Amino acid sequence: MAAARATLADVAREAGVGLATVSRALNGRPDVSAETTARVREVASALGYRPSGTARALRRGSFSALSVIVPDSDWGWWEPVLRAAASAAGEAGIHLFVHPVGTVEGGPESLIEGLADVPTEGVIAISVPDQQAIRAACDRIGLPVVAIDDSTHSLHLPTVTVDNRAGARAMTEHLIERGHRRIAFVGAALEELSDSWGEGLFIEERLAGHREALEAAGIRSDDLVLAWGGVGSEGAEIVPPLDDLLAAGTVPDAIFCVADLVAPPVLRTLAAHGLSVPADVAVAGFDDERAALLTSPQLTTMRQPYDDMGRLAVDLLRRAIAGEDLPVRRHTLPATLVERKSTERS
Amino acid sequence: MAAARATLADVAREAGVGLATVSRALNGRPDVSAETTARVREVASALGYRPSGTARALRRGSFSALSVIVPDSDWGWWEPVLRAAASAAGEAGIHLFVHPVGTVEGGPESLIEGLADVPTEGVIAISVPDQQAIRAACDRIGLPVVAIDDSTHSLHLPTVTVDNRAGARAMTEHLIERGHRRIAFVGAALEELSDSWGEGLFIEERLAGHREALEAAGIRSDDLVLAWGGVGSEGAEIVPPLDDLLAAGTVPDAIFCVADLVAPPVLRTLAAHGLSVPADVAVAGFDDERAALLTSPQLTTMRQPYDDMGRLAVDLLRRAIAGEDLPVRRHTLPATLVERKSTERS
DNA sequence: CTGAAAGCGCTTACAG
DNA sequence: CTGAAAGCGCTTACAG
Repeated sequence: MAAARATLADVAREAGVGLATVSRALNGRPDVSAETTARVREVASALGYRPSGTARALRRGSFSALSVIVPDSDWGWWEPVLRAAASAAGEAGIHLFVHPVGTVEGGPESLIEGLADVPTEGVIAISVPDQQAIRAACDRIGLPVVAIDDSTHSLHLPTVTVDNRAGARAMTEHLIERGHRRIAFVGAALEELSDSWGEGLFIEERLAGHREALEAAGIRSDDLVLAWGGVGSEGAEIVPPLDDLLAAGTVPDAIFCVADLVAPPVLRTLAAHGLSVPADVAVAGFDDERAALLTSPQLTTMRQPYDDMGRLAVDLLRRAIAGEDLPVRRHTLPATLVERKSTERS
Repeated sequence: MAAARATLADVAREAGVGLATVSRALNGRPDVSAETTARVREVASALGYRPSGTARALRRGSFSALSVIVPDSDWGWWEPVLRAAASAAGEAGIHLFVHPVGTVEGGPESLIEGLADVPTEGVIAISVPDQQAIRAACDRIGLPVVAIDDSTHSLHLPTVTVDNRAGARAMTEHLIERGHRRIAFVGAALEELSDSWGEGLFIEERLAGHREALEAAGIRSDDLVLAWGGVGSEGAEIVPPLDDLLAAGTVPDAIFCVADLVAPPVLRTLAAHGLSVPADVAVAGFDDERAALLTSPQLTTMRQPYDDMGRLAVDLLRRAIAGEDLPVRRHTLPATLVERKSTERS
């Protein structure tokens, strides 16, 4: 089996021609005799020659790529972000490496250190908890980096984030406008958070926005903020605190799920109590990720501006690569309300 | 703004030392005086110097990468496959490019041609319809390629596929064992298929497996095969043909959805007729993708062996890169039954 | 039509 | 501790 990969030189020697001729023949240049081209091609294929993309890239100087570090969660909102980043990069002729955090032991830091030998020019870290570690690792190997993240409190990277507080406020205002007063909020148990939810900043922000809206409307319903650590566990059947609430005879007018993926267990819990959505209870979410489309009924939610987020991250990175010094701050993008059946008036 | 990126030579000139010294200093080698190291680093950062990953990769010869072409659909089963491929590649020290088809105009062919300048050694095409075009493009630039796909009839690439027929047969057998006789099959309208479902081979195969099981059990229920072209449209509210069937007073014992993502509209349709799952009707799917976890109730389904598929694709590709000639054939991997609430006996 | 040479940006023996 | 040189695998003016 191919001891060392055949190179241009091997082909040239074997074919009895010069390096340049081989290169030309293989690239289908017109200025090579048909005969020579044929012979070179034959030898090349006999030797199993494959051009080195690395050498080509260096020589032509036309190649550039960015690295995207994606979280380990099997599914989620990072996917449309990745796609948006790929589009934005693609338009600029930039390629994208994808590095799931879990594929390298030692976590994001060793992953990044491993990037020293990779022809990449920058890093987009999606939802990686420890920004400080990322920053340190990237500085060590001299790679610019931006984050797309809304769970980290302490910023060490330029960070692209959806405006969670304003978005949540807008959603609760929307529910209030529709006549709902007793609005429950599900999913605020920061203490029990699974790792993949990081420091949970977005949870605090969304809850804060929710409370702002209630307060502005003169509504008090702190008793309806349900802490639930199960958030994020795709497999969860129901939401125990909501189950308890309903069992105690309290039925809210509406339920605001801190994230779309909380809606399925919420809906199951409601169904178990014979409540139907939206007739008996309105339900809303946040993110507009796939979960919002798969539930029955489909979910009214605040949509994260995935395209803009991916695009902005790529832009920032390109500027950093061009030599600009990016300030460590949050770049906040607005969420938009998407209305679906789950809050429809009956 | 950084006219041309600074190179090692620039730093060396500016710092008044040799190339080698700069390289050593920047890489933190111990055999450079602290003073020199400091000065070099200062100059480097003043110049905004960033090492060229490409040059490094070429020089060290340690870098290798594969390209994964992913379909344009926003969500779906390709995601766990990508992740599995990344893991398998990662373990072998191979990096992964991800190229969403849609990011390049001209489709997969021009995408692949563009890979000539990219330091990649092979291509994994996930769910790309036209294998012949892929093959031609890859041959042109001398890149080995394998496919992960179960919708294409005419093979031109080594292809990794789940065993759709056996899997579907197993599912229907399972439903029969549970006492169901009138089993509907939803989603077989090949004519109306959206592009993203390619030639729909898997639909035929799954239907065939379903029929085999029925036949073996002596059950006739061709009237319950519901053609529905809406398959794949995430937004679909309900399934009209099922709606018609139920409206006509026919209630099947069980419904086998050709793919998990058909289940949400099926469940909505059932709910609209006041039927509950699994009490009145059992529902099952195929794929075990995210949709299976988000429905209420969660879905019994045949799980595609995502990990094995990703791993096998990477293996095959590595063998091709090593010079082996891969036969153009289907590598079929078994699906496994995953039981959840949607088929539970009440 | 063809070849020898320079060079893409690095790293690493090899000599000081 | 430091530098000049070779070389990673290609492509492309530059001369024949």
